[in-house]
Amino acid sequence: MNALKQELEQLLSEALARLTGTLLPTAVDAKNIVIERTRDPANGDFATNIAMRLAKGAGLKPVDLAKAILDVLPASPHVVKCEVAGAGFINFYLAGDAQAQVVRQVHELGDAFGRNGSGGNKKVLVEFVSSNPTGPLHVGHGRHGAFGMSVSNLLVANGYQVQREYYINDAGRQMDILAVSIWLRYLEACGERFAFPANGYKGEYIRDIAANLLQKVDATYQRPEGELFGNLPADEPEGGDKDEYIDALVLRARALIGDDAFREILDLGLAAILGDIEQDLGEFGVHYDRWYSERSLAENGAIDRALQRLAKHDHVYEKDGALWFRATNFGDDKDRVVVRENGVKTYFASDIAYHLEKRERGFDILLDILGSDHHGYVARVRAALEAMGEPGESLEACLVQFVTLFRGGEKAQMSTRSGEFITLRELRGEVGNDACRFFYVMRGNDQHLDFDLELAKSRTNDNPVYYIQYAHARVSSVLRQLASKGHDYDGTLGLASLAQLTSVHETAVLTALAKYPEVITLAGANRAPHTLVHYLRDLANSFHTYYNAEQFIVEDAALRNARLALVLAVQQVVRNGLALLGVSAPETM
RNA sequence: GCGCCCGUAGCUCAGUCGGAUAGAGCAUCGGCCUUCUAAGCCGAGGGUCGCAGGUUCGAUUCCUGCCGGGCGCGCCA
Repeated sequence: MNALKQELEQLLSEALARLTGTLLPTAVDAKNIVIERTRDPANGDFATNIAMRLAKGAGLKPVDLAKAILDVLPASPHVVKCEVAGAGFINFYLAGDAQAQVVRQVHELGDAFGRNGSGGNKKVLVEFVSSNPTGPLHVGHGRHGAFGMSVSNLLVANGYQVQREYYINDAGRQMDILAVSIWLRYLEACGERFAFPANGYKGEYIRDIAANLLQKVDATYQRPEGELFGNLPADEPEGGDKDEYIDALVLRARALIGDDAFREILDLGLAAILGDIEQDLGEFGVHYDRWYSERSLAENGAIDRALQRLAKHDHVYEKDGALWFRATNFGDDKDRVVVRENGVKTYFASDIAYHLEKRERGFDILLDILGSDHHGYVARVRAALEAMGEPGESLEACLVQFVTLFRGGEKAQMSTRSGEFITLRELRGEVGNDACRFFYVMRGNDQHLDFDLELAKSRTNDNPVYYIQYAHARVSSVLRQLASKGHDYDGTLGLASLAQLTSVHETAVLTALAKYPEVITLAGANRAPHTLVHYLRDLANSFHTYYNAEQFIVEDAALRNARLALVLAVQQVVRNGLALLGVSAPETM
């Protein structure tokens, strides 16, 4: 919170207290006492609409009430003028040197400027990406990674205790299909020839894993294709059902090579793909505190415990041989199966157990970053939490909309090289990590994202990443020039001379700097990194404008150092903001 | 059919608790480099905030109903 804003709210509430019992019938609720920044500097620096809010209850015209409030408003050295304007606004004009104090604050706090305790030290578990480990990450996952990481950083900056987690879907049918896909490619590498199943994983990376398997076990797991395909249902190209076919193939594979060998292949594939995902995200600056295995939930009995907890309160029932959770009692559309007729627990059962386990670890907020196509999950997981006696509000979801890649004006979802979906790695290679991280969080998460590859790559003035980074580099450049002109930056003199920063451009920069802590609070509270992106653009704009309008390195030592103190503060704030977004702040460009 | 999200300038999008003349970028047009990086700055044009009601001092913002777009509604994950 801005200190000046706080002071104004204090002054205002004192004035209102003085009127209580005379003009105002009752004491004014503190939450109605709001000071806002003005949009137009012509209306002062801050304003309040309090008179308009209270006029009706007081039986007065807003303008008259505003005047009455002004009459009893305590004086402050930081306020040079207050006036009634418009329909009854009260506008405050700040003293210049009061505004300049933000520069001192930035220099004192450095990297910590903007950090605050608004999160109240609450424990948050941010779960994001959690892509099925059946293949490399594509561009949609990249948005989740960038968004989840930036939100986590913002929460930390706002005084939350944050843990980041990747939930590994390493159990269930998809894993079996992965294993069988690898095995089939391995058989091909052994020289067998057959049609690859329609529902198998067909990516090139499966062949790479199969090649590793071959190198490791030689032909140990080779079986003739006659044994393999005899007596199976038809695959889709032959008019059959691809799901039935692949499930039968999984059973056949297990029968032929044994469960242990099948598991070995599965684990080999899982490790390879997960390793690739971890490396990819790591290079992208996306790091986790924990990689949480779905399989471990079954193995350590967490799923059974969760189901028992539901059963204990009579929130499950049997129907058609399956076990159902009575989700409709907790606001969901329909009841949900947790144990199938065949005795296998559903993915949803794991999900319940996982979220319960998060609560048991003491997290106040379970923040799930989900694809917008998963929005249906929120209600049912929340229902399950409530059924288990946990607060439903503890589960919070950010739904991230899809990414569409464009190259110029054309959609470009497919890689021209591989013919498959463009991977995150390809995208990073083409446009660079900085532009990727920036573009991914440039829009609100509930907005579809059009990602223009040409724009992200362009090194011209229409690329917003460079625009902000350039502001940072320019300050470094000014310091280099300063040295080459035989000057040193004198911080003590600069901070003592801040009162000289009175031009319109300097005032605009000061105002922008003062907003930063408010932006961090807001962006954190709303889980909205794009708010910070827009702010940094504005800050950079005010700086570039100032740069073009005035010379910083002037003869007058006091003025020179005051200006340098100001632009160094800009550099610090740009660096702080970009760090939260995971974007580098270069010294030169 | 039901549920969630979106609809704001030619395009892509901001817009906080309802507030003053609705803002950026791109694109278009016109200016600014012998002075700290022109990856920059300044200016101009461009709007029925999807439509229609309601709530009130005041609605892009809140409520209702439509229209248009995306997604989801499985004993898949």
